[in-house]
Amino acid sequence: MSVKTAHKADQPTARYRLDEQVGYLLRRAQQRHLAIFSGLLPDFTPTQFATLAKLAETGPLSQNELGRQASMDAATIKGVVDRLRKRGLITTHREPQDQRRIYLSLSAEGEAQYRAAAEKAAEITARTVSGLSDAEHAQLIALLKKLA
Amino acid sequence: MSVKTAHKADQPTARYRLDEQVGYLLRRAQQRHLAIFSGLLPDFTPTQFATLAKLAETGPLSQNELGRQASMDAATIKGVVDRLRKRGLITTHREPQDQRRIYLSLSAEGEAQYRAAAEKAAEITARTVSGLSDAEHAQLIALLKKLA
DNA sequence: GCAAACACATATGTGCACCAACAAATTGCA
DNA sequence: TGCAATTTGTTGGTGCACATATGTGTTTGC
Repeated sequence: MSVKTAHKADQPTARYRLDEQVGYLLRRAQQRHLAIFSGLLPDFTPTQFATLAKLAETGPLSQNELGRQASMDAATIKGVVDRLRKRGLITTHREPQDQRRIYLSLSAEGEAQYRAAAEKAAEITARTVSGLSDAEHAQLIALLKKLA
Repeated sequence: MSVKTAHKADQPTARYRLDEQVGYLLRRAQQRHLAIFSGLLPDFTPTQFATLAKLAETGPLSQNELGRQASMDAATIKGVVDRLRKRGLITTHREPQDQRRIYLSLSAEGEAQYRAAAEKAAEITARTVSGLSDAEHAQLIALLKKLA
């Protein structure tokens, strides 16, 4: 394994350059995205919006399942859901067949706010990739999917 | 503005799909990167490592300046530096000509730990992009740079 | 038919990441 | 020269994100 990847580090003075690392660039890209997001949609965080979006896309889900579908662990999704529930955008109910699960749904208000937000979301994506051509945008999506 | 970007949303049933959005995919990619990072380099967070790396790369800097170079705002870099200083990896000194600035340097121990970590960092990057060809890796880097 | 394994939700603690407000030092320009 | 604007660092607050631990309920495998 070290042999196989050694060629990249074998140049005489191939010092570690932070600004060339995927991890660092991913963080920077996210920062930019966040700035655009909160400018256009200040009432939601990206995570909150993702939660609403998944819930709208799939219908009622248990809390953990929703977390998995929106790529959050159990602890994270709990906090997000708590805040959205406090705002009245998500409602919960239990069902007899599994007493552990908490099923989550969008409230009418949640539906409404999500729909309004979703219109701006397209613009957020557009501005985030505004430096890229359509082809480059598509490439980026494909590469990021391949990564994860 | 809405006219210019409308074509993308104008398809009959172009519902918003979370898993196609840059923002969401960036978050997922970072999650994967973090998992790999903390597996290989459990003693540092990516942010801490970035801080050490920049400091090693540039030499002594003021705290805010270091933050800018490593893409963190003043509040964030303070926390990171505080923790690294508590571990004895960073030392500080003031200079007479500007009594506000706190100049930061790597301690000997910080140097040593950074050098050891930097060797693993290459492997972290390699594993993160292990699903990509070298060409794709290069493409991704280029696209992310263009984005930010 | 029951114990072990698993799944679900919760709680706590650490560490980014950003915002807004602040005090002190420095700069710049009127 | 003097004062306003800017820069530097700090603080407090909110919200992810992850690890670890706990308790309760469900499924499984023997």
